[in-house]
Amino acid sequence: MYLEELQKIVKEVMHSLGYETTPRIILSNRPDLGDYQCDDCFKLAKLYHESPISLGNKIVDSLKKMDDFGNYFKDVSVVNPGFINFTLSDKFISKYVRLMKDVDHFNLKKPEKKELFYLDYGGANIAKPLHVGHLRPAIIGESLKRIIKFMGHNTLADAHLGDFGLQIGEVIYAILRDFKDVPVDEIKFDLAYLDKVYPEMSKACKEDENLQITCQNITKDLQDGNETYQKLWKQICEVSIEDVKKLYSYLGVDFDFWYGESECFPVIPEMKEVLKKKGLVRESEGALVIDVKKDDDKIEVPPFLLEKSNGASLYSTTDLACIYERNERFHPDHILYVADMRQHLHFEQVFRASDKAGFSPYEDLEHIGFGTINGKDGKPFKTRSGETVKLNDLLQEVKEVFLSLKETNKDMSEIDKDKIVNAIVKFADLQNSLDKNYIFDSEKFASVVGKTGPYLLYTYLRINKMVNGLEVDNLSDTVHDIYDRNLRLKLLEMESSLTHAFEERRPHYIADYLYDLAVVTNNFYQNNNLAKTTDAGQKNDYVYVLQLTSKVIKTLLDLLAIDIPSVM
RNA sequence: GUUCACGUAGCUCAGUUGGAUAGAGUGUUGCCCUCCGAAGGCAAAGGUCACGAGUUCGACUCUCGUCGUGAACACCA
Repeated sequence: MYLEELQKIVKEVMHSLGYETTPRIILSNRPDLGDYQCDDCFKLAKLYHESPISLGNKIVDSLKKMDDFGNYFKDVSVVNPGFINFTLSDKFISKYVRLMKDVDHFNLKKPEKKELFYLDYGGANIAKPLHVGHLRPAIIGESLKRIIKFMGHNTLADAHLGDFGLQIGEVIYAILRDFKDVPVDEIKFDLAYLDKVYPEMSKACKEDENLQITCQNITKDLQDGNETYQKLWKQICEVSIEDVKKLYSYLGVDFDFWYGESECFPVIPEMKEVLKKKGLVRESEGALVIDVKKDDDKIEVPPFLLEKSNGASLYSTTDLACIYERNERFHPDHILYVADMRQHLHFEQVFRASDKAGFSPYEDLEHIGFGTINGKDGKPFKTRSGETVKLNDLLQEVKEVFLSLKETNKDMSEIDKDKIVNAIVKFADLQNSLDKNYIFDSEKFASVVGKTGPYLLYTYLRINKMVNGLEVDNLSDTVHDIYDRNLRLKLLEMESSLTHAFEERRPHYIADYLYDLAVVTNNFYQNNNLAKTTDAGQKNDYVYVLQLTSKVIKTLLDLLAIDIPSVM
């Protein structure tokens, strides 16, 4: 909001000088010269055949002649080839800090149109326990959901469990083999069994083509309603979902729907009819496909696979059917898929098929891709014995390391311990940008010093202890010192970090801002001693600013799905 | 082979439609417990932004090429 006001003023001045443009005011990268800057003189120079510096001088002169200059600026200058620097006035800064505290929802702009975002960020495969690979989509998706909601939109979150694909056929094969002599109704197995059998079958099928075909057919029959398979499938779901829900709950990841692929099966025949009527479906090598390639494609985009040659459905079928069904039921404005970027081509095909079929248009569908968590060898992270690392084991390990750091940590409540484990893991993950793979470093995940979740919690608890519950009057227009000024300016940046994170679908902009804010805050109270401040007005302002800071930190931590413990 | 992503300090990473002197954490060295738990603060040191061209007043950022890493390329998810 404050940036818009600045922009408006500069724009008016430019117009009055005959320059038709909407200037871009950005954070200064030379804080020694000003708080914000405008680099538009270079572009205007070309347009109006003037030198950037003379152009800048005119603008600065006009700004300085404004009657209410002091309401906005302490100083405005133009330097070197033509950069305009703005130093904001105490009055202007304070006005917007007050608005942040006084106006509901931090005085953030509401969206012009409230939209519905449907988020799909689970993808847990129910044939086995959750492993480290499920950590990123869960954390990123949950955070995105909270950010989108906070920006004033509606959300629906779907766990989209992988519960009806080939992996289930493989596990069913193994169950029937291992429980050969047991009547189907009496077969009982647990999660550990699934965990043992799934990797084994997965490997065996890759090596043995006949076995793979057998499992494919089991999958097909399961989808067609074979009773024995259905019974076993239901048990697999029960055994597994309990564990899945427990872990997601530990992570504070919450879904509106615990649907799986199986959920959309009833609409598949209907969807196929629609597609056929539109003339989109053709046969290819015994399978049914939809052509989705375009003339300007740089690569050969393979056709979208609607039905396998044995008649079974697969992940592309269910993903499209889900879009079809979600449209009928919810009419979402956007559907976001949080899944690692190896699946990019798959989503490209699904989105094109959806667009062609007239379900959801291409531009409403987004794949939020992210890199994989790798080991030091650059390959997906595995234990020394070559197994995938279970998510629960990772979390327990982080917890143990944390408890070993300080004797007193063991005395904390379980709830607080778990909140800190969450903070460690989530902040470690969310401070990375999405598109890179990252190296899993157990030391990093166990670290509590420096740029970490605990640092943020610690900062929050410290200032809160000082100012919580204190009564304050309104903030004055006086900024008392450089630390005070820096903190107030940093608070104003909350809005742009949110907008940026929302528009780019990247929570790490918030993580980054939060850390910066914490650093500035630490600086503030290291240098401004509240207890020794004798001037009542000054003390009031300090408390005011710290209370607002505390509120901002808490709010943004929540957007990263990080809860604050009672003590540290 | 084709296409995509990535390559920034010893290590792990930020870098907002192209802007001035490229920033953090960690590690190393040296200081600091004054309302608050030092899980903190300050300072020093650390860089040919993989490499080479091009576009531009200006390139870590855009284009092309080279090298390196990872990934995808229909009946797995």
